[in-house]
Amino acid sequence: MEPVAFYKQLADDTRLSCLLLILAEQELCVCELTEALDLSQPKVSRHLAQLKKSGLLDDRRQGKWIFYSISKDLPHWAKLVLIETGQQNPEFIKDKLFKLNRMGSRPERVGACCYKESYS
Amino acid sequence: MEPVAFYKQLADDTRLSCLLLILAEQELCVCELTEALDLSQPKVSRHLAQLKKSGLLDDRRQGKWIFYSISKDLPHWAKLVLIETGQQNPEFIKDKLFKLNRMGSRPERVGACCYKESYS
DNA sequence: GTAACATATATGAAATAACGTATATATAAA
DNA sequence: TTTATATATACGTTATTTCATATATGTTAC
Repeated sequence: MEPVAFYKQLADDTRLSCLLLILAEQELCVCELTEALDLSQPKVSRHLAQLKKSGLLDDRRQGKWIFYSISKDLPHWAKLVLIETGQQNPEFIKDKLFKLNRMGSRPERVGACCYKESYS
Repeated sequence: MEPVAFYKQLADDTRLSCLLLILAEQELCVCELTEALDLSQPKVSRHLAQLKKSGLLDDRRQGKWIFYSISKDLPHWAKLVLIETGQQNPEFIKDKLFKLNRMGSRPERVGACCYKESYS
């Protein structure tokens, strides 16, 4: 992970918000981020695709939903930067977290094993 | 210091190089950075001006030279990010540091008090 | 004073990034 | 198999960033 490429990804309001929300919540789907950030679905999807392509995010499908999480391959220093940024700037995602938690009908998280079981 | 504004400043090769070199050397003047990065003087000056305006760098004049250093007002979390980036990516500035140290006739650093004295 | 050096800024062109909108794909429910 | 929901992508436009070049400012040496 080249430092400049990494910071280019953090240098956008939508992308940094997605990253810090996902960091706080372990994983989030597109519709949750769309609601929390109050942005259009294509806009959120486009930025998530970019973050995934750049190696900052992983994704997994669960039924209709795709959940994004911080990439397990992200270098330690980069993860530290994200954590430090989130901890020292709580106000940056405060209202977005509030909107997220206020949201009704969030998709249930199901572990990979259990999910397969209940739909086979 | 807004996180996104901060990361915008790190999201450019010239600027991140300047920041990490200055971090490693305490302070550097434009001609030293121009030599270390092998870039045109106006290009380096422009980026340094941007970093100063954004609050990441301080400057002080000493005779013909202007020395830039990491801003004393930079939030702690932001300074930590810079330090972590530099420590974990030594190869990013390795060759630039080499060019800098190979450089002949670097301007002498003089403390503010002594400088005034010797030219009054 | 003038010349030489270090740095800053202005300008317009070129490259890059972000956007809204429309549409495509994939899954699940009926 | 049709419908609804969630997500992804394509396209053309607009906004932002970066750049090279030329020029201006400020300092020192002569």
